[in-house]
Amino acid sequence: MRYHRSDIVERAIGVLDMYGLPDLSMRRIAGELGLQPSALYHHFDNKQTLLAAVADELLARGTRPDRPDQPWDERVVALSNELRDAMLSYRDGAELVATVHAFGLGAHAPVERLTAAIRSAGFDEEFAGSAAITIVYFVFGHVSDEQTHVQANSVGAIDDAPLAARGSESFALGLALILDGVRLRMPVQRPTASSSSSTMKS
Amino acid sequence: MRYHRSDIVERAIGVLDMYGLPDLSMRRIAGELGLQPSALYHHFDNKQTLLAAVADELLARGTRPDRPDQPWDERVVALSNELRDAMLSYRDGAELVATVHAFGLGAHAPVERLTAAIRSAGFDEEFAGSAAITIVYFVFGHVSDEQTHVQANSVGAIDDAPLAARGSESFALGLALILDGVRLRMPVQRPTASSSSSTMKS
DNA sequence: ACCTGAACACCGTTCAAGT
DNA sequence: ACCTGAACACCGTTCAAGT
Repeated sequence: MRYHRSDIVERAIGVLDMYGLPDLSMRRIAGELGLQPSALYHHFDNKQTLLAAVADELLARGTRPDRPDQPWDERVVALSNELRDAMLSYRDGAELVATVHAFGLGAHAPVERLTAAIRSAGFDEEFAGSAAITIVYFVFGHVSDEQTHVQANSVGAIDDAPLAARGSESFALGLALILDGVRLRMPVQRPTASSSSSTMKS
Repeated sequence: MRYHRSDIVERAIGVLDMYGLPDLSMRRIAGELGLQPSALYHHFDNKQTLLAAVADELLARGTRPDRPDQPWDERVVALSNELRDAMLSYRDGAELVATVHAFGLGAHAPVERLTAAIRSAGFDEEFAGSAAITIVYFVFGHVSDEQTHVQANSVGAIDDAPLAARGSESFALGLALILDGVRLRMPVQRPTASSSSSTMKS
């Protein structure tokens, strides 16, 4: 049987969801496909590249098209919730995506889309990038904790881990804090033909 | 030669700083001490426990006593900068601390101290905890990226990694965004004998 | 182009046994 | 209490060779 990159990525996602990130090894993936481990190196340079492809596929599956018609802040909230849901959909999804993002080989879409949404409020590229990455760090950290403490508690490990990290209320609050900071720095809105100042919220 | 936990932790920090987190193995640490790997298990239950001790020592080294006299927001900024500096002081320090914090066996001090600082502004425990953890996730993510992209660029890897993540300006900005969100939610300040309303900033 | 088989240089952890 | 020696069950990666 001959496989393509996409087959391997798909199988890898299966292994991830079944056995978790620590068991997502090249040998395991190869085994599940009935291949020798070395066969994977015909499709991917190394494990990091494979993981990057897995993370990107995972994000693609949980991601709907952009909505540039929405107000910028609603877009940011929607993108953040979508990112959270995408990562929560697969075991250890957050840790995988965060790791891949950290070594810079993939998982770039979230920062890019958030940056675009923030830019649409009139911010410059640099500010929008910094704000976007602030949000993404928060989301990665929060969702990782949500996910690992589900496991930790069910395995019967420590119970009083990071106190405040559970629940989507805490997620919404953290996101709101950052968003308020962004709002405070909104550039002055020059009215255009299609916008009237009477529709502006405080 | 007989060793204590503290000797092993110290050597582990040496290995971390010299060779990085991926090379911080039980066998490597044991080797540097002239021990068999199995000897380490007399001092620590497993690798995670050892790493937790290493992270806590690393944080302790870069941490000065609290300053409860300062205004709460200055305390938060000081604690955040101190945390960043502590992690930047050792190779892969941020990734180590973030990992340890993620599996819940150590690195609790930052969240606790930030929570206390925010509580001192009059917030309840729950809000303070959520805000503190939002800050900590941001700091971990930002500093990890700062640290790995120094390496990544020097090894000659990808150059256009997370765009906005470099420099301490971006760090200060992200932190300021979150802090503004917190400020907006300040509970009404009941004047006390030692505070006059005329000293309040907008 | 895609894969096998064997090897290299590693891991964390356990456990009986030594002092 | 602290450590050795040997073993178990794994890793990622390389490379010559096969079809």
